[in-house]
Amino acid sequence: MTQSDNLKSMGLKATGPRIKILELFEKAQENEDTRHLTAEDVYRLLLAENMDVGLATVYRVLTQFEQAGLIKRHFFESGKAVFELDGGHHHDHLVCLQCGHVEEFFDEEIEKRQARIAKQHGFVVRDHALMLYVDCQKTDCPHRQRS
Amino acid sequence: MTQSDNLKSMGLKATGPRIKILELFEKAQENEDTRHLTAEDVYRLLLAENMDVGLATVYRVLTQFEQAGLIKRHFFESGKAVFELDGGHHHDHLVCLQCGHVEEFFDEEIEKRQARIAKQHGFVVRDHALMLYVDCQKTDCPHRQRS
DNA sequence: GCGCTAATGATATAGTTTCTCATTGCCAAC
DNA sequence: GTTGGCAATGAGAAACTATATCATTAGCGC
Ligand SMILES: [Mn+2]
Ligand SMILES: [Mn+2]
Ligand SMILES: [Zn+2]
Ligand SMILES: [Zn+2]
Repeated sequence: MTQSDNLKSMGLKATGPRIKILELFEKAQENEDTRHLTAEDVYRLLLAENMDVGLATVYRVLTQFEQAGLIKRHFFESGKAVFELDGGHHHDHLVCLQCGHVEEFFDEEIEKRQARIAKQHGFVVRDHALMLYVDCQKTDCPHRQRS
Repeated sequence: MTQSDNLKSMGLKATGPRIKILELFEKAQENEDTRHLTAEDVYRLLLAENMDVGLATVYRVLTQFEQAGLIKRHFFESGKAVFELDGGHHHDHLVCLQCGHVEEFFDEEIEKRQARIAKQHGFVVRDHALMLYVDCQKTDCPHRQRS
């Protein structure tokens, strides 16, 4: 199953930009620190590999991938959307307000309670966003605590 | 305790725009359907009352009020920030993806679990955002379910 | 009231994302 | 393998939210 077939099975033409962007997310997924990419990140990574891709195409492809269920889009407080490969395992995020560092977590009980709350209000949850904003201690974070 | 004194006690000059915007939020708070306002909403409400206020001032005042703890800023998926009076009672939000209708909720257990999760990751929660996105059944919502 | 300084309105600018449109290129049919 | 149709693309303009600049105005302590 090549990347090209992957795209076609989702009803998307296997074009150069799409294949490259999908590969890029597959690679990014391997490292926890690079799983979450902005459109600008993707654009720069493409340019770095001498791909002549327009920024508009990056945005278009990201939206298509999102609609196809290939990636997820998150709105942290940074002002720009971040994307990550949708591995099928839902999770929420811890985000450092200073350096943008992201960690992931999942809590079954919180998920259950969310569904119950929506039900109590007469709704069904279509989507939800839970972000915990923290100050991290990464060595390159300007707000790292002294040890 | 007048609105003017209220502002001065927070170290803010009691200027026309600030008094008017604070009054506006106090009034909006009374109705659950108008508690959450965008900067544009505030701007239009001011113009409707023949106040000659600049949009830049609206943004400046909203940021100052947020820093003073008078109002809270939320980032729903609409693309624009929404503000509400900070009544001191923390709560999270149910948001209709179609019409923007907002309802509020609070769950002590979820709050506790958030703190525990952050602690497990070595952080302290500075802030958090929990939004449940739903399709509401308001009569004026284009996605209302038929009955 | 005076004067100092912060605050304001108008406008320009920034930053992210979407739209427009002429051109390119994927791919199904031959 | 060629071709033709139509979707996809790149470049740039535009939309949209929010912030920065700057000359003018207006609180407020005296
Ligand atoms: Mn993630
Ligand atoms: Mn609220
Ligand atoms: Zn950090
Ligand atoms: Zn609705």
